[in-house]
Amino acid sequence: MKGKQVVDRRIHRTQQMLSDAFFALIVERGYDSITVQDITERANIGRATFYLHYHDKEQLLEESLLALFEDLTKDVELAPGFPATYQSLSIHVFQHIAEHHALYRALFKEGGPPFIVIRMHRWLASLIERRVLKAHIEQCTSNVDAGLLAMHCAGSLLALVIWWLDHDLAPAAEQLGYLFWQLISPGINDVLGIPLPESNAIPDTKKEA
Amino acid sequence: MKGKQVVDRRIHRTQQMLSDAFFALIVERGYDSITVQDITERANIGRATFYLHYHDKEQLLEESLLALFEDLTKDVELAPGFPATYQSLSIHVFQHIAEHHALYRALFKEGGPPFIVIRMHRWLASLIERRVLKAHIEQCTSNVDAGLLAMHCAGSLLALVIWWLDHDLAPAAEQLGYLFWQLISPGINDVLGIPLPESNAIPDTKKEA
Amino acid sequence: MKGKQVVDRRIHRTQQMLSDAFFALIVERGYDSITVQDITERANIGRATFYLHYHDKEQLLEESLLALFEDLTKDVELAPGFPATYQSLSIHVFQHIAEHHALYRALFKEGGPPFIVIRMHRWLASLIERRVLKAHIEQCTSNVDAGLLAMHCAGSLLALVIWWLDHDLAPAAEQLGYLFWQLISPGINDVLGIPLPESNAIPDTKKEA
Amino acid sequence: MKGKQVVDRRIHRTQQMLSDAFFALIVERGYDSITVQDITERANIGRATFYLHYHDKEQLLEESLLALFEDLTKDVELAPGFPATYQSLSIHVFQHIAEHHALYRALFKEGGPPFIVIRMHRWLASLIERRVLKAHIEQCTSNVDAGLLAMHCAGSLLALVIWWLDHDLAPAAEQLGYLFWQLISPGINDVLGIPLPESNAIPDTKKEA
DNA sequence: TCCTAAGCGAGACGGTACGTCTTGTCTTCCA
DNA sequence: TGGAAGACAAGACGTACCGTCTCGCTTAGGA
Repeated sequence: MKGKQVVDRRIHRTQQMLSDAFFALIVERGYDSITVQDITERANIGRATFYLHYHDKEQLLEESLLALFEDLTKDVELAPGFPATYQSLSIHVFQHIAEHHALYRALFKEGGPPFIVIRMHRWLASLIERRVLKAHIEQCTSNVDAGLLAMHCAGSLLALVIWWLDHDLAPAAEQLGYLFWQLISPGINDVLGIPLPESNAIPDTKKEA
Repeated sequence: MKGKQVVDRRIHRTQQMLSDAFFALIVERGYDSITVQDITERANIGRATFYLHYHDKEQLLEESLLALFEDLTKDVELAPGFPATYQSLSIHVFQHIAEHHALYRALFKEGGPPFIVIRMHRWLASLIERRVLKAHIEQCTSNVDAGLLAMHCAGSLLALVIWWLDHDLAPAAEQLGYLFWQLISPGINDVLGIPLPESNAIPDTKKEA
Repeated sequence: MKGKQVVDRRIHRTQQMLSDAFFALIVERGYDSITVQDITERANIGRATFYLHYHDKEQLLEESLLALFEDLTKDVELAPGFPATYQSLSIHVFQHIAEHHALYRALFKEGGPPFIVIRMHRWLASLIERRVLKAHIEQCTSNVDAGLLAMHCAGSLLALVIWWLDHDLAPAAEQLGYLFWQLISPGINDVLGIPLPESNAIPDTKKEA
Repeated sequence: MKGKQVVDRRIHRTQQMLSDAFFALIVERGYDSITVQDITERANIGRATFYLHYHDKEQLLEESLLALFEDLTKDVELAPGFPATYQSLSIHVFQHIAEHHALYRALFKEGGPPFIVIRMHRWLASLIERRVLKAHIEQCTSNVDAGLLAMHCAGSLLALVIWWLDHDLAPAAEQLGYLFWQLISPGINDVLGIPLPESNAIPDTKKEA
């Protein structure tokens, strides 16, 4: 019983070292020039051992990113208030991005992994749909596809993220969150036929967040 | 003088065959499993000849895509009316996507080229900024970054494109264009402080387009 | 400790298979039309593995020939009697050539490796100098360069070898050895000022060898 | 008629430039690293033109060497005295080598053309057989193969040449020629059963040459 | 205390694609 | 018509990674 745990700890430690080494290398040199050899050398791990845990570097990235995304998901889901507002959700996203800005910058830049943008896009869309849109849509009788609206929001949000990373995270997360709300919510409400429900909200960042 | 032209024609033919073969293969098998060998075999071209023209398959893709994008750019710039409306511009985009839907589906799917989404995003943003936003912004005294707004629009537009490709191009391009205008323009106008200039437009596709 | 040995055995086996395959191909098709691919296919070895062991086919040949030459060196050095006579040494050489006549014929023919003749020439010269000439020269006060005499002997010996291979190894090795001694020793003795020391030897192969 | 001559002259000029460029490059960089491209660039000739005249660089070498050898053949055949002595013939050879020592050094060194040594060997053997040996053999009733003796002489002569090139052409050609006679003729005469015919010749270089 | 199972390092190996190099052929034009 | 220019097919080269494999070593429980 305990032996199992020790082994698990050992395995976990190995995987952690691989993951850390990989992220460090991505920040330093970009994703696609990195080889499995590079990762294992950096992590002080035998190359064969890498293949005991992952099929290829893409899988390692995928699993490492999953953990990262789940951090954010938890943030969002544990935050008070449901449904969340565009503002509050996006601020969580911006803060998460800011925390890992070096990594995300490297991932979004040329030579990043092929699937990262679309993957993140879909994942944000699903988060927005679950935490914000579903509640709004239930309130009205629109027949617009919820997934489509979610993609629209996620597309916009991701666009802001990319722009933000390009501009040294210049406006504060809260301001950008407010802007996101300004840009997104009127259109959505229009489409859903909601008579300015959120528009009444005074553009006061604190209150919203 | 004439000899030069003949040679150029020959070169152009070779490049065209490579480009065509590449696109065909991308549609059939997805981008990343394709080797230079595959391309040249399909194009009936010697592998070494490939390297006379391109450094690697990424460069071939890049140049081929550029030509594709420029088709669209021309469509948009030759269309009557300046500044363009969100609706008319997006309809051109949707029509362009529809024309090459098999290709774009393959490019956006997992295993597509690493840079495609971001590249297209930036390129759409630049198109929107030049053809639509610039005129609006000059009319008002807002200090919001034009590039940011362009990224927002492009992000949304790309999101709709991806959703559309996933849903068999279900609503007509005109309808999606109208939806795009509905989703985007209120927020932008809000931010720019424009008092519903476009909102007055009756949601009649024909009139807009 | 033992692991190392196992690995070494594995490596040695791989190299042996490459060497064998190479010699077989040389005999069949001549040296210069053989590609690394051909060798590894014949040896059932991955092409990349070839490059783990050798830089190119020339190096493989070099190392394989070295082993061959060392067989002969051992024959000569373990034979009784020092200094050796021209006759006994050359008979060893002829016997060695006869054993591998197919290989040597292929190597000396057009399309053989560029360096083979000169390499073998120098190597024979060194063998002759060490095993035969040195002793003679020490006995007299000549100031003729030993290396020059060695080259002369080796040149003649190699000439006989080439002639012999061209004539289906017709006279027996012993007879050719006797002829070599007849042709070489009077001149050398003349030059060294040795008063017919060997000339007295009755041309009886047994006694000489 | 005259037009033909002009064209021929032009062709000859092209071939001469190729040949000269090739020899120059061989001296500079060794035979085997030279490409057809290199030769034509040095000769200011189009690469395609090379192939109008020669199939490959080996053929160019062969034809160029043939011309060189024929110079020597003429020297030997026009010299007074027949049959030639070992000494006089070898001195011609040494002088010819000395004239072109840079070229021969490059040809005999590693990376030289594969066939050069054997080719030269056979060619020298044939020269010796025709100019020296044939006459001797006719005088006696020996049944030793003339070709074998010729190979022996040529092998020795070539050996001296190689040694000489390695030693900066140190002893004069005349001395080396005398040494060659000393080394070769006693053995040959022994084998042919000739009772010291040439041995009477006073080792006086001038008289011999 | 030894045993044994599992994680791991080391590295040989087969395989695939790469981008480069050189060859020999061809076509078009120029002098 | 000989030569220059240069696109092209063909194919070997040596390199880089990949993913698999076998072999011992270590180590920490369980016998």
